[in-house]
Amino acid sequence: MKFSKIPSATITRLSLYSRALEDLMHGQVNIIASDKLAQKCGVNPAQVRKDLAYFGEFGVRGVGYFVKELLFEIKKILGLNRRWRMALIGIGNLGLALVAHENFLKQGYEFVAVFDVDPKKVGRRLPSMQMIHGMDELEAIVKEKQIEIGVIATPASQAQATARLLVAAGIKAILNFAPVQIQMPEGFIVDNVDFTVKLDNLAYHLTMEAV
Amino acid sequence: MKFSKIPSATITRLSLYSRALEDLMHGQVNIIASDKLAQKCGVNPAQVRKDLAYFGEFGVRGVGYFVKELLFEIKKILGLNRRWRMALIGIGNLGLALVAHENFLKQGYEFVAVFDVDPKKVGRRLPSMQMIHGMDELEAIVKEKQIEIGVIATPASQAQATARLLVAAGIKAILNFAPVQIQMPEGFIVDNVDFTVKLDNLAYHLTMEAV
DNA sequence: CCATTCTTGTGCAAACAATCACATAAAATG
DNA sequence: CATTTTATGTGATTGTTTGCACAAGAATGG
Ligand SMILES: NC(=O)c1ccc[n+]([C@@H]2O[C@H](COP(=O)([O-])OP(=O)(O)OC[C@H]3O[C@@H](n4cnc5c(N)ncnc54)[C@H](O)[C@@H]3O)[C@@H](O)[C@H]2O)c1
Ligand SMILES: NC(=O)c1ccc[n+]([C@@H]2O[C@H](COP(=O)([O-])OP(=O)(O)OC[C@H]3O[C@@H](n4cnc5c(N)ncnc54)[C@H](O)[C@@H]3O)[C@@H](O)[C@H]2O)c1
Repeated sequence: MKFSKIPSATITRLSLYSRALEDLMHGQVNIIASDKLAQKCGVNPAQVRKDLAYFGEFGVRGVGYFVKELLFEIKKILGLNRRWRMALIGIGNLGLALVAHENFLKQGYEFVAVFDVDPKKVGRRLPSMQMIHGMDELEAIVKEKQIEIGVIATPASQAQATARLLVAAGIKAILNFAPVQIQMPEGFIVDNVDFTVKLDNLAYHLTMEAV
Repeated sequence: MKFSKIPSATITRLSLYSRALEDLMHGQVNIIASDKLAQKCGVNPAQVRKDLAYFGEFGVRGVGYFVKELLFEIKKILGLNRRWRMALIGIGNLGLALVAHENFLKQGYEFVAVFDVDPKKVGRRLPSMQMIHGMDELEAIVKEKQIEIGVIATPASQAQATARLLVAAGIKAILNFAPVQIQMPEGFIVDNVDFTVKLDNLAYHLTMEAV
């Protein structure tokens, strides 16, 4: 491991590599060259090699990378060799889709608790039999279940307040689906999944092309 | 307008600015300085000014930017001064959340047709009364309704094949929710909304911190 | 109407990221 | 066992993005 700073884009790509390798392993492929892996992920082959080189020498010259071994290493780097416990805040349309999505669990991400403010929802159970908790239980449950990641799926207007509650409850990282930029204190991580920004990007490119 | 190349990160930020300005307009704010706008969006003030400068001089020195006017300009740049017609492919958990989401329409994005392969779904109507079409109708409906954007919410294994059908049907841009990298012919645009990559990013940072 | 204050627009340097090109090492070949 | 082939790892290079620092323009106030 080299102790230079790792480009953030590298981390994003490692995630893509891991996914591609998972796919290759399913397809009984044992060895892959940087060319092929790069093509599968839509990046430059040298990029693949350089990204990996930040963390060690995983390949064999003249041969390529052993799929299983490389996947193991990347998962270790990303911290995917363990289970991550998450809380979902706001069980509306999107929240329901998220907790129903079984791929997260396969990847090691588990929604261990679900919260909402709507009195019509609190106290009921999801189809999965999971209980919907009120926000007053947040801190206790986060502590009890050692939850580290909070997922915000509340309306945008409530997202910042929700983030504060999550921080107060002892959560370290937030994945935010609400279309607002959330301000966090030093040392906490937020990442946004932003549908509209992506659509705007498409709209811009379509508009440009037409000119 | 300067005919230098526009950084793609600039386009992403324009989307954030537009959202922040919308919010400010709601709050009856008429004028905003780059400092404040930057803070709201979590970027550097000089960045805001430079991003805008690619497209023109929208501010008044010593004063700031007129919120309404700047919002209008940014929307024009991004192509948000019109309606965009979209097709949704794959009406599962996520697809249902997407079509139910009324914010898209407010922003000018409309799902004008919904498709699936499941014979139990095709021919039925959504709660919104929208018909679920079979994939055999794709091309005809894309043409008839002049759909330009395709949204893929099928399982990952079906995403590439679906993308090909969309291209064949005459669609120009795709927003892909499936966790795979989609290969597209020259001149077509794909963008991915990638939940897992974001989670992996959080996992990595949490893992690093702990070291 | 000059001085002061404020905030934009931008040239330039620094930081960051992607790509090329080749030395290096392992395997295959004859 | 020398030679060729293959594909990694990485220094050098090129390209892109960000951020500083300040000149320039607009309003304000005495
Ligand atoms: N549904 C989509 O496809 C979609 C797409 C893009 C963005 N989003 C964003 O995701 C978020 C959720 O979307 P949705 O469609 O599920 O909305 P929704 O209205 O269906 O669900 C929101 C849920 O949050 C709960 N809630 C409200 N305030 C809360 C609070 N302070 N604390 C806890 N829970 C609270 C509500 O009771 C409700 O159950 C929104 O910010 C939306 O803009 C959704
Ligand atoms: N649900 C989530 O929160 C979530 C989160 C992250 C990623 N995703 C991704 O989004 C996609 C959809 O997820 P989901 O949870 O809605 O899955 P889902 O299984 O609930 O729905 C998929 C739908 O696609 C339809 N479909 C299958 N093959 C098709 C084809 N060839 N053409 C058209 N339709 C087809 C199915 O009939 C089904 O209705 C998946 O790729 C998933 O990995 C979902």
